[in-house]
Amino acid sequence: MSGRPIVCLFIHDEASEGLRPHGGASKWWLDKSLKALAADIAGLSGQLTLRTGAAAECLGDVIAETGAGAVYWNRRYDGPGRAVDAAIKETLKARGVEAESFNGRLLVEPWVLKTGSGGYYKVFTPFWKALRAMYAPPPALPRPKSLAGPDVFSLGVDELGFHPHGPDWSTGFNAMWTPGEAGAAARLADFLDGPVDEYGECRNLPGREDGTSGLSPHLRFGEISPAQVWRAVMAAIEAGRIRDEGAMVFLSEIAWREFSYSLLFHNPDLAEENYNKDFRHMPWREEAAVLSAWQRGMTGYPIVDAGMRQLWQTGWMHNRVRMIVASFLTKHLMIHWRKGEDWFWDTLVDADPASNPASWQWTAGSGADAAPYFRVFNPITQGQKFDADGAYVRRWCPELAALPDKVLHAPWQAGDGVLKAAGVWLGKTYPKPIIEHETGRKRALEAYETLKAKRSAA
DNA sequence: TTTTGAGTTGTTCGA
DNA sequence: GTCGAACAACTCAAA
Repeated sequence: MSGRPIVCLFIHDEASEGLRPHGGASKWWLDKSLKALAADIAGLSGQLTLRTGAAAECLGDVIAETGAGAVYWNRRYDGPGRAVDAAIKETLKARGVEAESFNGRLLVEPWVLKTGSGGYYKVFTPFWKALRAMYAPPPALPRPKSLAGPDVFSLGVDELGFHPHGPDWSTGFNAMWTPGEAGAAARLADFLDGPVDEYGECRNLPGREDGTSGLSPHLRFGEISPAQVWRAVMAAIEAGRIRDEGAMVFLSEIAWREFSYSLLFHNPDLAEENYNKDFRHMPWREEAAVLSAWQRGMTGYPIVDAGMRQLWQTGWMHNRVRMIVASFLTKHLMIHWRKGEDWFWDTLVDADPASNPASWQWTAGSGADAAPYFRVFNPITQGQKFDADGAYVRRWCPELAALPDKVLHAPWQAGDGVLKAAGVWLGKTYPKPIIEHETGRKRALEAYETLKAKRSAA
C-alpha cells in the first residue's frame, strides 16, 4: 500500500443496528481528539475526512467518490460493532475491494490466550501470568512521511456538535486533559519520569495527583496503544530509569484492560446481562431519588460524594474511589449495577465498552473473578485509610473543608460545636447519610443470602 | 479423571 | 492501636 494516496476517514455512526451511542463525556473528548488528529494529519499533507451515518453506507459513498481499492481499519470487540464490521468486510470483498482489519487496541487479541482446556480465562491471575510469559511488543512502525490523498468532502469537527452547549458543563475538563496523540505521549512520559516507581502504594491515594498515569481516556480513544505503553515501560526498566516493582503493578493494570476485553469478546452481552446468572434473583431496588442523590454526590458520605463530584466536574474518577462509589451503589443502596454502568458510560471520558461493564460487575459481585459477597466497602474507613489527610474530600466537597480530619469522613459523628465551628449544618449545607452504614451492609448481606438460597433450591 | 491450590483492591471481631 | 482469624462456598486452572 505504500505510495498510494490515502483517505483518512472517521465515521460517526449512530445509525447501524445496536451500536451504543457515545456518552456526553466521550463526545467532549472526541471533539478535541478529532481536532488534534486532523491537525496531525494536515501536518503530513493529508486530510481527516469526517462523515456521519451508517458505516457501510459512508464507506460505500467514499469508495464511489474516490475509487478506493482497499479499506483498512482497527478491530473493535463489542458485539454490535463486530457484526457491523464483519458485514462490511464481506460486502467489500464481494465488490472486489480489499478489506483488512488489524489489532490496534490490545496487546493480544482476545481469542489468543487460552487455558489448558482451551477456554478463555475467567480468573485474572493466571491470565496475567500467561500474558506476561508470552507477550513481546512488536517493533514500532515508522511515522508516515506523507498522508496525502484526494480532496474529499468532509464535515467539520464542529458540525458533529460534540462539544456541550446550553449549558457547557465541561469547564472543569479543560484544565485536566489534553486529548490527542501528543497529550497521550506527554502523559506517559511524565508518568515514567518518577511517579511509576511509587505506583504500588500511591495508586490508592486519590488525593495524589500523580499517583496514577491518567492514560485511560487516551487508551480508550486509541491515541496511544497498550503496546506503546509496554514498550516504553520495558525500555525505561532496561535503561535503569525506573524499577520494575511499580512498573509491573502498572502493567498488570494494563492487563486488567486486556482481561476485560477478553471477557467482553466471549460475553458480548457483558453490559446488559449478569455474567454470573445467579444474580438474576438479586432483589435490586428501584429508587429514582436515591439514584439521583448518588449521581449528584449527595449521599452524605464524603468519600462517595467527592468521587461523584470529581466525575461530574472532570469526566474522571480515581480508581480507588470508583470501587467505593460502585460498592456503595450496588451494596448499600442495592441499585442495579447497570444504572451505575450507564451513569459512568455517560460521564466518564474513559468510558470503555469492556472495562466499564466488567468492572461494575466485578464490584457488584456478578462478574468474573468478582469480589466475594461479604466484601462491602465501608465508606468511612476507606476514606480514613486512603484519604487520611482529607485532601481529596476537601477538594471536591469544599463545604466540609473546615472540619477536622477526625470527623471529615463521618461528619454526623462530630459534635454540634465542631460542626458549627466548621460552618457545617447537616441536612442543610451537607446531607445527612442517605443510609446508615451498618444497616446498608446488613441488608446487602441478607440479599446475597437469598441468592444462595435460590441457587441451592434450583 | 481426579485432585489440589488458589482466588486485585475488605470488614469485623476478639485477643 | 495492632494483629490474626473468620467470613462461605465455589469455580477455575493446572498438575
